[in-house]
Amino acid sequence: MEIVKMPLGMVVIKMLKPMFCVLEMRAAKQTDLKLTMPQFVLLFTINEEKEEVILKDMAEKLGKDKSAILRMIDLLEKKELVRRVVDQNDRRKNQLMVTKKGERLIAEFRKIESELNSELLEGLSEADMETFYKVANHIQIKSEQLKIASTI
Amino acid sequence: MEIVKMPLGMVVIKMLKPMFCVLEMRAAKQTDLKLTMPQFVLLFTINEEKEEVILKDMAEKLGKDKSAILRMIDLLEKKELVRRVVDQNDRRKNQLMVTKKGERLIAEFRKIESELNSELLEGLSEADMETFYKVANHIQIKSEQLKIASTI
DNA sequence: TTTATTAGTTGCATATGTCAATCATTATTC
DNA sequence: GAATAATGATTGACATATGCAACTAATAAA
Repeated sequence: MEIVKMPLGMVVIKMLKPMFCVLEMRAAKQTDLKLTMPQFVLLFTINEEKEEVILKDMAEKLGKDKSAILRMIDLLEKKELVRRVVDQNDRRKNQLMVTKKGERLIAEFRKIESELNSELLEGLSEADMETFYKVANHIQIKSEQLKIASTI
Repeated sequence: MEIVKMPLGMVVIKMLKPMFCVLEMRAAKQTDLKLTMPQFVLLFTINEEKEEVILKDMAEKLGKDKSAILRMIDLLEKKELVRRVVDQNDRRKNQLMVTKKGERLIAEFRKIESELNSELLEGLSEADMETFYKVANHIQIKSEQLKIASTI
């Protein structure tokens, strides 16, 4: 398998590209609202947080400039997927909340994704997938450590 | 491990983000030329081809519009990493060639990447990584099949 | 030799992204 | 308690990224 000679990042990008392509096509068919990938990732990440989140948190978490996040939130708010709510304890902050509509969209997307996954993973064992997730998780954690270390 | 509940795409994105962040920081330190990720992926993909490649091929392969690729090639050409050469058999076509400078950049990047990889993969077994690559490859191939199937 | 197809290009619109400057609010310090 | 600093959000300027539609030049098909 010559694939092993390819840089890890490239391997993953090459996997992700056609996968997201199919995902986008299917999502476009079933939902009228069309989100770009960065928008969806932002929406998903806000939703995922258990604590209150503000713009600054998302900028840090996604590794982008605040203004980039701000403009995406503008778009998400225009589509009624996210709301800004002023924090009454600190009026500089806007808490970001996913609306019911946003939650429905995420649920819909998750369904499409899980259907796609079962097609994509056909032929792979449970054990293989556990290993895959383990490796992905490992790389994520290590990368974050390195990122923090080199930022200091 | 609750991570398994996350959509596969999200898991991979979450792995890729900090990894690329570190990669970019290190690459920026060692090379004066700064490429964006899409530019680098394009450069790498042109380089990877064994046969002659033209703009149209890259647009198809990367799943983007011809004009998007065209403008990136403009940028890569301006940076002297890629050259267009008119195909003498069919003068509509421009063959894309990676320059020596481009090749050096790729080699440099590969080195940085492989160093990073050995840090990131520390603690994972060979067998784990083989499984990871196998799964990634499997997903890529299946996705491409689905993509083609749904395009027809 | 018309006509159709193909590869590349251009204009336009939107999205994404960084940086620097600014505004309002809250914390700190003297 | 008033001046100053720090924080969070916003804006403007600018470059890149991306898709769509219209167009040009070259080649293939009729």
